Amino acid sequence: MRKTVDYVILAGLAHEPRSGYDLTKWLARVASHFWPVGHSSIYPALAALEADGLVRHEAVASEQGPERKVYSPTEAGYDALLAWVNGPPPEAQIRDEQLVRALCYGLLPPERARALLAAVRQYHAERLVHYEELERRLRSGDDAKGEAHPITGPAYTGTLLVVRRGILNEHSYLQWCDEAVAIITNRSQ
Amino acid sequence: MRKTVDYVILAGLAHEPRSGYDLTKWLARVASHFWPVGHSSIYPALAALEADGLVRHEAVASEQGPERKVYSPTEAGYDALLAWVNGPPPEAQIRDEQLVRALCYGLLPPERARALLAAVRQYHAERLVHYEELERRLRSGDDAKGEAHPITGPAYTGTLLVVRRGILNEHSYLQWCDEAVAIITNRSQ
DNA sequence: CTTTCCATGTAAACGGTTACATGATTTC
DNA sequence: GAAATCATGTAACCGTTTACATGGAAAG
Repeated sequence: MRKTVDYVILAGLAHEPRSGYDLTKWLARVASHFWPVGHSSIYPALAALEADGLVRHEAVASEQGPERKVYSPTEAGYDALLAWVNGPPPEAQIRDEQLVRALCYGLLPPERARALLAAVRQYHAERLVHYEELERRLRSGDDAKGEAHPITGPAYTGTLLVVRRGILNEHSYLQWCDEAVAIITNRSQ
Repeated sequence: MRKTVDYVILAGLAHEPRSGYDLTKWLARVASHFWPVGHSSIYPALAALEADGLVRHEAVASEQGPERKVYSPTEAGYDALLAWVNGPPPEAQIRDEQLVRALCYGLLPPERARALLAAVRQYHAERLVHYEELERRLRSGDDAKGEAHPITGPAYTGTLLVVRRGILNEHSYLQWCDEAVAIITNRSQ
């Protein structure tokens, strides 16, 4: 039984062959809002995937720095990915520590709760800018170095989808922050 | 260093004294969309909190079934909770396996991707109904058995806030599903 | 020559989930 | 008397995160 991180990696490699290093950075940019992965998970997972014949690598000299292992999915890896994607949709598992705190905002002085919410709001406003920038780059093709038709390439569709999710999520979070301030203000009167 | 589940529990007990069993069920209802906790985490955590003097329990005979341990936060527990809530806001950590699959929707036949999205949409539509029902009950006071003024009670403010987050999140997820269908349809032409 | 970035890995610690385990009471 | 619900716990497993570890190349 493979774990989700394996499919995150396969999805990244299906998008474009990459080294573990590049994969880590790309995932941090486009996937950290729904499946964060650190490099210490990537390297062992790549080795395991290779041992099972789902990816293969090619050693490539780096422009700067040591030699890189550039991985691509094998046909078996591609098949495994598609089979998994076609499987039954799992339940979304969200862990948001900020909401655990929000559960206690009623216990705080209203002005303090509003101050905390302002910080939360700013954080999500910054995230929104990040995803909007990603979407702009994606649509303009800056992000697609090797592709002939980046905006129609099948891999970019997936990236656009998850970036759009990031944007809509941050929008709704900002909306919630505003609502929360209103609720707290109303109740303190 | 306490873990987040400790504060989830303290928040639940600050809301109302409960047994581990009741806490588990209440958290499943109002907190599972941002911090899922199983009973096998609850009981050891309660014991640890009690050993550290942050909660205390009182044995109460149950109407049906064995004796119950009803926990309440101590003053130290209440202080620890407030100190933590006042601390710096952590980053939201979301894990949504559905989005990992969405990353690959460009690799599927468009009609298949749309079918998968329809299932995802239905799931979130059901979640939305659940949270809307919770909000209705909360605002009507059905959920507040012991409180004199449920809707103005400080504990209910927090519950309302997190339920509202659930609602806004599901709204934005439904919106994303519709957008995703449109994106996939456009690209397949 | 020191810092920064590139690049790849390992190992221990931590936390959560799943499965195991027990037993009382009520309902069918 | 069988099943379901109430009620509390333990233990093994699994996956992630954090810290440790190494070293080459470029820039200042």
